[in-house]
Amino acid sequence: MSDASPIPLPRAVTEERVAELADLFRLMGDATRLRIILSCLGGPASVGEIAARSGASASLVSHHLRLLRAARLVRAERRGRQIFYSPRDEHIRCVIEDMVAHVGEPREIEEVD
Amino acid sequence: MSDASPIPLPRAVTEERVAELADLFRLMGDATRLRIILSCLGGPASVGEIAARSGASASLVSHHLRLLRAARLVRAERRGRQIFYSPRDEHIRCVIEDMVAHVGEPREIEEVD
DNA sequence: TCAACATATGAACACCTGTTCAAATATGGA
DNA sequence: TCCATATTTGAACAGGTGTTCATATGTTGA
Repeated sequence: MSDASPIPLPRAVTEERVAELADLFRLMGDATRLRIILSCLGGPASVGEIAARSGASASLVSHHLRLLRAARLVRAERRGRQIFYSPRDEHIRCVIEDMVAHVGEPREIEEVD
Repeated sequence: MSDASPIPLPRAVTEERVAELADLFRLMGDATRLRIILSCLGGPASVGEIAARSGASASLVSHHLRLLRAARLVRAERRGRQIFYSPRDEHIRCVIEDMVAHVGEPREIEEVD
């Protein structure tokens, strides 16, 4: 509306990366998918194991793993007739740890209104 | 591989916290909301400033800010007739930085299939 | 080859959510 | 008071999405 500032966003995050970042956050923003990620965060886990740990059906887990793999959040590795999934890199763990730290922050009193 | 790496995180994430974490990630998983967060990441910004920086209407920004405030991702502070929003704590910045680092990871070759 | 297991796929459904528009509320100054 | 600015709110629509079920694909061992 009023004054338009020339430099919109923090320089590290370009506008084209915003969509990419949002996609990744959105994928982690579903409880089932987050459980799936957590289920293989400690090391490679098969679809069956992930399904058992997360409490979701193998079919649903497979659907979600496809999205997670396409977004490069997890990697797949075949061993025999099972396929083991694991986090793509260590940053996913950091992201989760930071968010855990956030929810652990002491709750302040609302100031406005 | 099956290297026995210790399990650092999953134990800390209880089932009841999964839903809470997913809610936060889901809020950051929308491009408009992520731009809003980025717009006030550098310090308190009014709704009008955020709208100008993010390119969204004041109405839409207000709608999203309500969600972000309810989820304790941002805080609100009134100054005169404007209301300034800023990130609730520093962890949000860390989460974003980690995710930026993730997308910056070199892309490996797909192994399976 | 066959059977048994493991995972993937497609369609269909119900549900949710982001956006717009119009109107309302609130604050500060003349 | 009245007016202009700033932010909020509600309703309504369009589009997206998670889930289930049934089926298909692929792998191992006999």
